[in-house]
Amino acid sequence: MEKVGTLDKKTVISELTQGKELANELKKQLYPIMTSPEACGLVDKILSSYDNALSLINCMALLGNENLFSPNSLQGSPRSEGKTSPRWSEQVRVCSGPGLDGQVNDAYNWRKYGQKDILGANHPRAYYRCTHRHTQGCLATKQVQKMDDDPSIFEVIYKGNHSCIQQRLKKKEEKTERYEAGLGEVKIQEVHSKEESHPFISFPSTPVESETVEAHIFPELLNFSKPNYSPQLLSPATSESYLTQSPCLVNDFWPETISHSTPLGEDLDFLIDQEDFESNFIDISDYLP
DNA sequence: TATATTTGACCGTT
DNA sequence: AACGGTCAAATATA
Repeated sequence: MEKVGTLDKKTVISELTQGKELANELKKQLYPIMTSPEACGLVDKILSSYDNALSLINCMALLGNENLFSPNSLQGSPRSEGKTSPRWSEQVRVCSGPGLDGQVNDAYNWRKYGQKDILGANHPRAYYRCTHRHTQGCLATKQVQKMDDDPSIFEVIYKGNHSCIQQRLKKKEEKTERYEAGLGEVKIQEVHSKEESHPFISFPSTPVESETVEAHIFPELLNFSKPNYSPQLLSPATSESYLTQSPCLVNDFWPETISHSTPLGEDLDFLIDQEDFESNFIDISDYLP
């Protein structure tokens, strides 16, 4: 990776993402023995700091405020959207093992329809389509493949947006997703997300029903353009605060929840705790032009 | 019985 | 012809 003069944005994001991951791991390890609420709050604050930092970077990218980083750090150019369906990828780490028979899922129902050995790759690629393809004509698909260099990380390539209406997955009852290569049921944890046109905008694996991929990339823009937009999901403090929340909150069908991969693998969907929600925000208005 | 997965065949692109 | 993506019949599972 090139470094020209100033900070390299990719490196910064990579470091922050890794820090967030490690903090998550720490929380996972400490959770059973953490008794004081202060300790719990501390870990949560660490996590939210990483979220805030990543969100700030994303916001700067959105606003064209790239001068903090080297010009070469922004790879790829905006692709003409044309008629091609949106496509983006996510890298997720597998957290398997005893006690972690967590649910894997990105809150959508997928059906596997194929698997292929890929030339030059150590692991096969699995193909999934939305379960509701035939019933609702939903054309969303995804491909899942183990990374060559780290088999504990899967690359998930999503193609197309869901046009279906999915039933809300129920805690502990939802169907688990089985990944290939003998891993059976695993829990996944997002490591890194990217999209062709906007490689540094972190994507949620959260479902965004009937929204375009731009809503994934620019949820805040959608927010600004939708006056009646899920008011209960917004911090009462400031609308800008919303920018600091990593998971995409654009969700017309499950307005009371957001999807999230929790460290304990308990549930994928959780009710937003108003207190947590507010405490995790920072006011970034000072950083905006 | 209904739904999901497996896996070889098929097809379009390069 | 090789490759990647999809189809669909056979099989497995709930």
